[in-house]
Amino acid sequence: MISRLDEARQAIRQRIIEKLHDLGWPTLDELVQVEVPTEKGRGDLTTSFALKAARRVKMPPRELLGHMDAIWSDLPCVAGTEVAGPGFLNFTLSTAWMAEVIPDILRHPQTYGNTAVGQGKRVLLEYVSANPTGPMVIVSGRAAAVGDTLARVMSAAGYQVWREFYVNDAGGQIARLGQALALRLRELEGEDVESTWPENVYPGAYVKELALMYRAEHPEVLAQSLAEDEYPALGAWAAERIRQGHETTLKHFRVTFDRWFSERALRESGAPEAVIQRLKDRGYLVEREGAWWFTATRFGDDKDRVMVKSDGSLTYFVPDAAYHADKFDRGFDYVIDLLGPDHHGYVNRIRAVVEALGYPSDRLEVLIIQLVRVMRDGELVRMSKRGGTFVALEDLIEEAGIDPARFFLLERAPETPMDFDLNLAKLKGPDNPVYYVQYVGARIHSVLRQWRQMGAPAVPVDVTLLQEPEERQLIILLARFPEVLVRVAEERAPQHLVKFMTELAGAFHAFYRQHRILDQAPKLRQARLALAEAVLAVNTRGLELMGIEQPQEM
RNA sequence: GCGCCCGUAGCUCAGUGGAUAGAGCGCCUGACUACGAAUCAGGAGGUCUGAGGUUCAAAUCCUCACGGGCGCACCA
Repeated sequence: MISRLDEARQAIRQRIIEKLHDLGWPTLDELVQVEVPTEKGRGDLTTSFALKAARRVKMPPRELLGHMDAIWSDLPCVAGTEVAGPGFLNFTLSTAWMAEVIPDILRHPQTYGNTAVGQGKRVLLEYVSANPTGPMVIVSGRAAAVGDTLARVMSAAGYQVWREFYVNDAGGQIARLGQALALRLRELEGEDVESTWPENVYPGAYVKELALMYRAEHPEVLAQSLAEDEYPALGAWAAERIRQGHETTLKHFRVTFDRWFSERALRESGAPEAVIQRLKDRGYLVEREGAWWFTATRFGDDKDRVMVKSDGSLTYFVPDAAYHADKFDRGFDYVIDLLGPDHHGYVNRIRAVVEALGYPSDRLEVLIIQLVRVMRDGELVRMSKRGGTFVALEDLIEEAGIDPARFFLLERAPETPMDFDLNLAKLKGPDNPVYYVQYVGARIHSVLRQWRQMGAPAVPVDVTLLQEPEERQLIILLARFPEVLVRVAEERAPQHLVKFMTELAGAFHAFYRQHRILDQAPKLRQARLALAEAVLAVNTRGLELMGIEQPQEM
């Protein structure tokens, strides 16, 4: 049982199944699904089991439904039924019965919506994992918002969530970062480096800032004497500074991690070599053209992958494999990777190596976070890391604000490319959907303030007085909240929460425009106050799960 | 060329094999002597890219075509 709505659903389903058994059809149970209809005006719950079962029972759907007529009379949650269309059965739930959700919420406002569907399963969520070679771009922000909200919602759904950021602080790119730093240090000593800037070395302006920091820290180092073999160490120094910047930016964005997993530490532990040995032992590593290849094609990948290059060094893929081995060795039930759009060729490879190492690859889930294009004044804002001109996550947060940025980045299905409309996000006005949702809380807080000033005595709450259509709509939505969270958690789909919050806000604004709360007879006033407080609780909780603030005044 | 993702209203996008395909923005018409108008009520706007197929039922599943994005190194 995950909610009051679910209780009604289960009761109805059980009743239908019992009746089918009575009629002599004991094998149709799985066809009986009671669902929330996709559109309004089709009842509060609906089932199409008669359509699904028609063929097997050799009876037209509506005739089958005729047998279901009298079986609802003693179910307190059902107020009415209706047969519609070719054979749908729609249920109207008892408003008074559903309204009990209000005291349920008010008893535990901070935890309403929590469920145990995750059964305490341990989940490792890896997200962002931006390279520490430059500022984070927007797609990292999307991964941050999605990963963080998934972590929050999955925790609410009863999973034990561990959040991790994998830091690629080793390898060739770090050496190149070190080279860039060395060049900028030489520039500080008066050398012209621009005209001879090498290919593949980050020219970004942020390296100049790093050079200034480095010189302040190490005034004794003479840049001209820096040799090539010192680039990795320089790069590591720079990478750690950049990583700290990422951490600061993400924290500001309300995104935190339980662990920053260092690739360098992983390499130093010898884990990559251990993976090589394990694959050799299992016979999945073959020597060809002087290199060692992982036979990924045996596990469904397009081609085999080099792991040990002919010069004896390891490809980047080996530490990644070792990292995943480490994840599985830590005993997680689910290993979820949120990867950037440039990684989809990589998914089969990592899945292959996980399987080759003998881990249950069905516990590995890879979610590709798709590209974000930023639009300003209807024009595409170009991002180019190479040229050093791009929209950094920091700039986006600065320009749009944390709340709108998170809201917009969560609004779309993560695996589809999206456009981020900067103009809309920046709007401080009525057209901005973030404020639409936040305004709900501000209005209710305002009513509650005035209620306290009235000093009117509280009377016992009787939620059965809430019979207006707008009140009913709110009650049904409040009852749906726990299931929304379950769906977000299980489908790894935060956009459903955003949609729900927008719907709840719409229902509240409609109610608020139509009906008054405070100038009512004491009993109705008390009931509406309870309703408003319940809406506030769910609104606040939902926003919190999205990492968005609920201002008391706007 | 191969692989992955996508194609739904003017724009940006939801959509769980079900009923008359939804929302926001934009456009049009109305509503404060009012607990907050950052709001509400209503309207116009669709061959769900196309063609086949599976199904009682397809935007949804399958095949093909077309269009778009991204990826396809002994780089990371």
